[in-house]
Amino acid sequence: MLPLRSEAISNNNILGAMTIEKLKVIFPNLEESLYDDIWNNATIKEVKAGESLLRVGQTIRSTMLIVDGLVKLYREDDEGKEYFLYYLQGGEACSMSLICAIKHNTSEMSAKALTDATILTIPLDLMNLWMSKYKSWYQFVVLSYRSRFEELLKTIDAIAFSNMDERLENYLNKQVEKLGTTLKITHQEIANDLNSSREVISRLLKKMEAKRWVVIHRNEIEWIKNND
Amino acid sequence: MLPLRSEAISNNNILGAMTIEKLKVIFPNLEESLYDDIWNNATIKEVKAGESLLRVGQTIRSTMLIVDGLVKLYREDDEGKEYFLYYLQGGEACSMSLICAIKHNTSEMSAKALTDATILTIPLDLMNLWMSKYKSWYQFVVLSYRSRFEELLKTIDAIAFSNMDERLENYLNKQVEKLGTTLKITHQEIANDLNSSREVISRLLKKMEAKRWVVIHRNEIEWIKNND
DNA sequence: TTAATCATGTAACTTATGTCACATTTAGGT
DNA sequence: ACCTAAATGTGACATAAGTTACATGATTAA
Repeated sequence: MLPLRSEAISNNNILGAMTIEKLKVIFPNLEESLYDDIWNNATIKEVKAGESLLRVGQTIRSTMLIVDGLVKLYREDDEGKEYFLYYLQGGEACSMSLICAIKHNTSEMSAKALTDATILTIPLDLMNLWMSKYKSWYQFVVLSYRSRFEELLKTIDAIAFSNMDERLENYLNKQVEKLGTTLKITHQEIANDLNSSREVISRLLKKMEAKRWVVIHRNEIEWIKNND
Repeated sequence: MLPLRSEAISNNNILGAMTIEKLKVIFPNLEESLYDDIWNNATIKEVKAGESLLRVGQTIRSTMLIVDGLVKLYREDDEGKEYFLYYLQGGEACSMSLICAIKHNTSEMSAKALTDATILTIPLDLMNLWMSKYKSWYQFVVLSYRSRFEELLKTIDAIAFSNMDERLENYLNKQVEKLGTTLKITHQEIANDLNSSREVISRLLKKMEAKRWVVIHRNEIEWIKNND
């Protein structure tokens, strides 16, 4: 289904094996002793592009910190329809897995690796401990919440106040931001992410092409509008 | 604009003047010393139905805990269009004001008292202190985040996956849950909350009336469908 | 009581989006 | 080079929702 993108921007070979120094670069501004704590308690997990990390309804057993790669967070309804929410990249954490620290709760969203990715998993019970022990961890978690919360509000804006053409533009902008101006994506995949249909997306893309915002190739959309 | 509902369910006269004992009833499961801390640092604010508590873009100066009354949280776009998100009631906290504790940030949503309400405001800098000092406060905050996060996800589901008829049903259910089966509301107000138009809502309500889900009166909708 | 304002009803129409059916193009495997 | 599956193009049509334009009914202030 989902095309593999091992060749895309993010590539954990740049990092090679994980070291505590790299940890400090990717997750800056944490306390020294917290780096040691993470280093001693986290498990490094390498996942392949396309691999599922979390499904709606699944019990969350550990907190996930993204070291490298792009992770796609999306909502699924009962009939398997999807709706794209946002991406997580290196230095970010899965909010759902932070938020579940108190009770062993189930996830409300699904996550999938878009590129090959490196992830640190940390046992949930350490969350509660670190929150009071490390001020920097507490700040990291709260800032993480806040930005995800804002993402969701923006998503609501887009669906509630905008038509499909604006939503598509907004969607493509988000992709370009993370993946560069040349997007390896099919119209069908976009339609799935926006809970629309392929024909509609194709139609709108044609219009965008006429306005010289994009160039359409097979399996690829090139963003040429310069929005500054 | 917004009709006053001083006569509605929630009524702070039941409480009379605030005492530390009432605090313990409304916000259960906190540490004893935290109740003292709240009592000594919070300011009690009485707001009238219809009063605005927070606007998009406004700088948040304090954390708000709802003691009594119903507070409506909604999103506004640049042209003043609104979209209803959820209600907060006694014992709950405004997530936005919790989340802003680290940086003195601006609010991403608007809040308005739907009924007369009693609110505790607490200086922001105490948030950071209490988070590490009181385990119960930390849990309260995290659980609060989680439930708001879930509300937003449900809202996204509704807009992304449902047609207006289902969204209206869902909306009315939320109202009935908080306000009882007799809703003092106009079609226009519903339309505003769902970012739709009055005619559409009237049309759909008529259909619901034909299905014996509601009885429509002037300024009032009676929910008669028993959904168990 | 009357006028004015507000809430609701309703028909006709427009528009955005989704759906169906089928044609055309392209890349990849044999 | 050929065949096949996947991706895209396109027109016709269906439907949900928004819009316009009034009519009617109900409440309130004068």
